[in-house]
Amino acid sequence: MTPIELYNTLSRRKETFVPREPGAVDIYVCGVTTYDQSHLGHARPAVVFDCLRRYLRLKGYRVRLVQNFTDIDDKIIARANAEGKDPLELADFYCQEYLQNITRLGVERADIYPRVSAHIKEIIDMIAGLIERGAAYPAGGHVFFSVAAFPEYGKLSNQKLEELESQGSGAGDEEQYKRHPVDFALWKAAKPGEPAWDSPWGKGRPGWHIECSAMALKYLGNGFDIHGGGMDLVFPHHENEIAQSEAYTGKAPFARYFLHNGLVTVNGEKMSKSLGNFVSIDEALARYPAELWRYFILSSHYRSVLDFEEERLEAAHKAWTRLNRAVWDLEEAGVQPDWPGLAAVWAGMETAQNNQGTELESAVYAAARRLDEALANDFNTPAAMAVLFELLPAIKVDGRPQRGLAPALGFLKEVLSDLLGVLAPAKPGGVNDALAEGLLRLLVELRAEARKKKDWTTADRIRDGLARLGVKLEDTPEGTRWTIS
RNA sequence: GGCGGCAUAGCCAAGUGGCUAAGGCGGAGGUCUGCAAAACCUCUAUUCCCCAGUUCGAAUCUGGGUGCCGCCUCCA
Repeated sequence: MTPIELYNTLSRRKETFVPREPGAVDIYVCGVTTYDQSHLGHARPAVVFDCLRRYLRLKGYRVRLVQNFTDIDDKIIARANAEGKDPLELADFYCQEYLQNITRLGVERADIYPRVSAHIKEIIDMIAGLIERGAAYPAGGHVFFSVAAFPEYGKLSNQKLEELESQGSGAGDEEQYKRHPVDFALWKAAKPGEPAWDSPWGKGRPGWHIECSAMALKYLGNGFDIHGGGMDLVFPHHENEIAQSEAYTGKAPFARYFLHNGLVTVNGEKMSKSLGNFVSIDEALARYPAELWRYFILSSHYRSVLDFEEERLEAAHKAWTRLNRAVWDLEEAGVQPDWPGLAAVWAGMETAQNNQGTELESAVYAAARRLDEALANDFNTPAAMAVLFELLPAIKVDGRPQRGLAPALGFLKEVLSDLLGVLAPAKPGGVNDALAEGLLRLLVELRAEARKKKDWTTADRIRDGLARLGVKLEDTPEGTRWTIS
């Protein structure tokens, strides 16, 4: 079994992955602030960490995944006020929307989806603890984290306090209460018309960063394994989480590995709600199946920028169809999958099979191992995809039974479906209406007769006519098959 | 200004010092075919943004430069 290496933002290099506890991986991924529709920029980390989680499980780890919802925030309040709605109801609406969308994207549910609004007590306790330890101070109804109390501040984003200081965020009515310009709010004093909770410092609500620290510590404890999120969260969000958490527990590290996915861009510009250039998951799924979007996302390395571009999507669609077709062809030929499973192969329990099999069989086992090598190398999904494409030429269904086809089908199905989640649910071509199917069959039969009589005009007329209706006919030696787009 | 990342074929994209620089899309040719489609086969970067350096050996390491992107205000 190939040991896993992951790029850790903390050290800015790849490290061999050693979990806190052997055989178990605890992951906290920063979720969304729920004030608007979720878009492809949110789909990326959801899909990437979903897939990473599946991979880790196949490697034999028990994986626990926690992903938060930030359902209290300035933007939510602003949006709710603008629409005359209750902030928490608005947030709940978009929580549901997000969950539905990522479920449609084939993302398995996290073990826990904690919400800020349900963890006010934990947050208040943590803030109180930070004040006790001298790492935070109340002022003007707010509570601020004191960066002066945390000498390691800046270690994640590699920033010097003096540099940050010279920048100064400037605006905001809280600034006047800060002792240091880089200090940030743990608790914000309530303004009229805002959701507020009682606290030792008066009515108010949590600041932006504290919730993740409080909830991660509650559910995963200090020193958990992987903390994930988008590249744009490195600073200040994750930097501040580290500061709060480590100042609170007195122990480092808060999380052992920080993994950050690259951003999604549109024409080279970051996709974001504020720029208004986003493609919502809803729109995306209306155009292409979820499995294709997963393929598109996983065909770039998770840390690189992923540019959303029409041409690339079409290229991905063709490549993706080829992978799926390999499975359909095998199934159509009546091949029954026979495969011990990736977990067994990777664990080295199937070595005996490697040598006694046919050429194709050993190619499949070799591909399985190369797939592991690719993914173990900082979760290199594009390299993993290449392994699959390299195997395709070896898989030929030519009518004659071939011994390696059964493991090939089993391998492909497990990788495409269980690991990557990119296997199209069903071969296109299904007609959901008995009448339509009957008519289609009749036309194909009529065309076959015309072709027999070399009446190409009629044959082409049927084919062209169906093409206009979105039904593609393909003549193969085994007969005509149709696919509906 | 500070911090971080990226630059590899027409496009996308792997490449963690050393066999002929993965793979996908596109393109060219071919097999098959009434034609088409699909599938399959073959070909498609003497060279990795530029300049120095380290090394027997560099796309890969170091320094400098150029260009693009992100963060430093809310962001996945």
